[in-house]
Amino acid sequence: MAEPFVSEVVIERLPLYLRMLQFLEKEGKQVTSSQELAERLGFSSAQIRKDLSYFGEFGKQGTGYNVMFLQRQLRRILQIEQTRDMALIGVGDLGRALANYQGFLEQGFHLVALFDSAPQKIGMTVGGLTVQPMTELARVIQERKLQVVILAVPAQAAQQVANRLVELGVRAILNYAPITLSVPSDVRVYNIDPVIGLQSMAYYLK
Amino acid sequence: MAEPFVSEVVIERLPLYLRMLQFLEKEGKQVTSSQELAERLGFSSAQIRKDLSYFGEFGKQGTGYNVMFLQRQLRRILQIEQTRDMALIGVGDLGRALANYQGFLEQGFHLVALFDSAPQKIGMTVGGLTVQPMTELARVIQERKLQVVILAVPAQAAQQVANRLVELGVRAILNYAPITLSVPSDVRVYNIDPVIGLQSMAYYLK
DNA sequence: TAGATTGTTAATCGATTAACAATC
DNA sequence: TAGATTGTTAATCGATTAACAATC
Repeated sequence: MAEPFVSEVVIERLPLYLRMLQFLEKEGKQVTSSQELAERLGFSSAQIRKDLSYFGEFGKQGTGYNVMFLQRQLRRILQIEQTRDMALIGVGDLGRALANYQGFLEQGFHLVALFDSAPQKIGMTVGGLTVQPMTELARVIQERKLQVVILAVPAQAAQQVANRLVELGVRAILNYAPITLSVPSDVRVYNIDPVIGLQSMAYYLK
Repeated sequence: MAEPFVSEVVIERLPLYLRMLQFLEKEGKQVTSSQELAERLGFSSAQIRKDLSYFGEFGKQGTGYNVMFLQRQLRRILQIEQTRDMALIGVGDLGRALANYQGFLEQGFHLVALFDSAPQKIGMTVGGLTVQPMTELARVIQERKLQVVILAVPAQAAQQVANRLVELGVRAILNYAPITLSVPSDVRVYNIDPVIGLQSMAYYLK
């Protein structure tokens, strides 16, 4: 089942399909259709069928998709069948909220280490984890082979920390710092900046 | 200066241009070019010039763009010259972090009201604001004519609250709940869900 | 002037959708 | 069987980029 190249816009929709399938499962639905998914998600049914078709045939004509089966397939495609360990850097207000967030583990992402550069924060316990100094970063990331890091440090520190993460072999950065990071093309960055969202929505306000 | 229809993908890049211009300003740059912006942002220079061209001519041949001038133009285009008031609904860990975040006000978005449905949270002070009960929501939103709301409630409450916001005339929702909201097409929703980011990045991990 | 960079056009590239044969 | 829905093709639509005249 060799997958062809699939564009990033397609990949970014797959987690939305998965989330909707989980929602439908909770509603008690065992079967769904591209049309139902489309209506709920605000996409077209053709787009959903096309997106899935890059990876295989998961439905039955006349019937639709089995909710649990399609969930499993999406998890396999996204490589999230196994729980992945992550580190979080920056234990400010936001970092603490993230360290306490249950949704990561529920969706297979396990926070296993916290780091901060402020001496007064070292040793604090947040979300069941002890805040470690940045001097421990290299050791922990390498020993635990962490590929995913959540970056919640101030903007002016973010690029420098990102550079270190790249050197340590980190492959995916969930970036909460309000800055465009420069990283090699084999490292993924997903940016979360609420201000960007507010500013783009403001365009549409009268 | 009537603007033609400009697609959403273009609008969503404008805040990134603005953020980069602010960064260049801090570096002391007074002038920049589409090429410099492109390199720093990871876009093509043609794309940047094209995006800006939908709204006017802001550069000088041979020279480039005046950093401050282009900032002002982008703020005008995005309608963020005036500070906008916002409400925040849901004062959990994340809500508290958001209420304390200085970045909103720095970028012209002013949090003026907090709401929560939990009786034990009512009256608490967070980020200088007092948490109000949901029974006050309609009054406050209408009296203060709030168009922008940050939604940080649990997933199972989010759609219901969103429905109320739509009825109250809210035009833009910054949605932190991990759910696809259904709203009329004249209401903007910007979703912030870190799990979606992690799941899409996982696809690229070996 | 010579060099640099814009704004814009036209071509290219890529994503979305309509439509339908296949088939459950 | 009749009705429904998939998977896929081909057409359409839209976004990106290369190229360059204009001009600072």
